[in-house]
Amino acid sequence: MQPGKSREVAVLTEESFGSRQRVTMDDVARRAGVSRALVSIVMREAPGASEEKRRRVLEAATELGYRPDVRAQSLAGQRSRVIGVMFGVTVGAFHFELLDGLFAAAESHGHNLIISPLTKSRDEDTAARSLQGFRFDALIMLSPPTSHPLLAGRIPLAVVGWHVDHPRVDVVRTDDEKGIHAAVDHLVTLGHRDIAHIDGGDTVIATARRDAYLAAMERHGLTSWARVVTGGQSQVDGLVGARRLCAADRRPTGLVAYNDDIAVAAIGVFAQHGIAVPEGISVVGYDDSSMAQLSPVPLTTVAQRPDELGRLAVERMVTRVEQRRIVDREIVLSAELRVRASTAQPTRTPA
Amino acid sequence: MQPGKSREVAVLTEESFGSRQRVTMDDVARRAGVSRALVSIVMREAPGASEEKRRRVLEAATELGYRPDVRAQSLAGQRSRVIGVMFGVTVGAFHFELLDGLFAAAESHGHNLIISPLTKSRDEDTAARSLQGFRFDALIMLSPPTSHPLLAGRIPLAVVGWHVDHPRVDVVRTDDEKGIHAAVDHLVTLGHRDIAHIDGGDTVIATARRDAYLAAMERHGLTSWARVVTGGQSQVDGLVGARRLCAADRRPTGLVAYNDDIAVAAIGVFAQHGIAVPEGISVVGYDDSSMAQLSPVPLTTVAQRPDELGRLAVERMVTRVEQRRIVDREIVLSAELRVRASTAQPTRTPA
DNA sequence: CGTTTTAGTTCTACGATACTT
DNA sequence: CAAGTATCGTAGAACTAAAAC
Repeated sequence: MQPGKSREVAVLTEESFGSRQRVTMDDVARRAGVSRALVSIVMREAPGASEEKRRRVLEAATELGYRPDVRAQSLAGQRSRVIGVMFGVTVGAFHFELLDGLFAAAESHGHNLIISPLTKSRDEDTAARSLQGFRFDALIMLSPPTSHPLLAGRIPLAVVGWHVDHPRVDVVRTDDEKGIHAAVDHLVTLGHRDIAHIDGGDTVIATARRDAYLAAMERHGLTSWARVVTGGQSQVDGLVGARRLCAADRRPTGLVAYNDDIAVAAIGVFAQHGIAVPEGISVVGYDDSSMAQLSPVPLTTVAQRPDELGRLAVERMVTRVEQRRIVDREIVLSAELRVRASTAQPTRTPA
Repeated sequence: MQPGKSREVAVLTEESFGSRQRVTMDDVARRAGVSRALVSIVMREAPGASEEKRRRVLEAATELGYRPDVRAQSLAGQRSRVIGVMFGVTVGAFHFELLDGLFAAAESHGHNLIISPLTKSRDEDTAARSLQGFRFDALIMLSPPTSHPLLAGRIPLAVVGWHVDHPRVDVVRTDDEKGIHAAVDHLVTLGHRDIAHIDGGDTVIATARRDAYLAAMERHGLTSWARVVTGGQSQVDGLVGARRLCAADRRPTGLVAYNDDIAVAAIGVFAQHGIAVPEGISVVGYDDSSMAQLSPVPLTTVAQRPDELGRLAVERMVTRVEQRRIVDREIVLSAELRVRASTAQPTRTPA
């Protein structure tokens, strides 16, 4: 090699955006007065470097503004250190917090996340193919919930937020059943019997929550009161659903919504029909997203922990890639009911 | 080289997810009976290959399920072919469609997008540092709108959706001024005078739209009727803003909202106050997102073209990276008013 | 016949990891 | 620990061989 020459070229062609660009391990090694290999060891936090040299290397790296080249790392290592992330249109505050958790965890494990969005014009297959260019060694799917992910069994794969029945798919999710049960229990304890549910449509998650609602009602012997109205993911769906509830001859005294967006929209519709919340009707949301706290009537809701979900998903995948044992394929986080102002005792007695 | 050995190792360690994994240029070259370099030439669509060999190479590539390794491409090339994308919490249907456009364009230009989200715990600096590992050669920022992007002038940079006053920042945006003017003009033409605006808060985009609203009102000699209510990005902000409007002694007959989310939320609030749309009040949204068409009252709104915005942003950056000339630093797409059912002639005469 | 064009190959560089000595 | 070297999978420059004019 001719380091001198390579330096020259770099200086001439690079515009750079730190102090200098194109700082390589060589530069750091030379500056710290050690070998390249030792720099590698230090940067990877691998064992085999004395405290003093470690310090000197890190110092040199900082001074030069050195950041390891992830492309080279990825190419040279046995693992690519790349985790693909597919995520779809179901974008809300909740999914965004999930992304945040994923990135934080990935970075702390020295892995890189490559996002591959799923849109109308970009299906699972296209998204997978594009990720393949990075030779990713694991995949995390956020949405939309599919019961049979395309790459299931072909590569370490984790889905976040719903249940998948595949022996080689890892699952990290919130206990939606307990979450919905807690919501129903809360309303029943307050004295409600006529409790309706605006669902989330036909997705796997929506189905799970709907089933949980029906089961909870049955457990309380309220099957005859159970009522499901078709909703969806977003506020507009909530508007439609709530409107249908208002039009019914029997108006419920309690509502469990698929998510916070639906709940907030429903509150608006109720108000427009002269029904106050929680006096006229109690409403429970789901997710404890930013929506819940910003809602005009602070929302009683079921909290998920997006940061935890993200962290666990990444850690699972890292574990899989490193071929270490995983005890349980499915991690289920508990859901926690957060009681705020949108629920109260019923004032009317249902017919 | 010992290709035989390298094959063996690959077969043993790879789980693979197509038919085979770890297919390299070597494999394709061997199969097509040509040199590796020729495969490179064909894959890059570079000149210097006969039609026949080109066909044979592509055939071999298809049969083997070969995809070039973007890490190696990135590392070996003079350019990294990586474009960083920062995007923040302002996530709505609109921004998602933007992402779609960006990916489509990037892929068709043989570039790779690396997403670096901006969240509470992840600022511009952190996001930039993480991208730096990829040696990205251009950056596209979607949000949140900043007037002084951190990396301005240090690397080819494009912002999408708002104006930035920096000689080395490319801008691709919709003509918000004309868009808002069209909205106001539309209402004025219908006979409205008392037209209010629920704004988007303090972001650069929100300020631009607010100013445009005020200017439009002035142009029609309606300055005394102008009224701005503080809103924000999401539906909850719309709820608050609309409520404030209803509480005012003088109720407007027309409303121009910062975006579709605000508009839809406002319609809900109006209904709850017994005000029908468009009979009691006309409402215009912004973005023509999926929200606009799903709204219970189909929304009159100003359409942006997210796919175009995305495509142009990518193409600018590719052009910059290739050091080719760019004529105008700022591209402004026209905004188009889509008239639907949420606007009509005023039925009341304002006091 | 000499010179450019086109097609194809050979070889090194890219920036790290990982192994050997 | 240090030093050296092979390797990862590609780009791309330098080079060769043959055809084209």
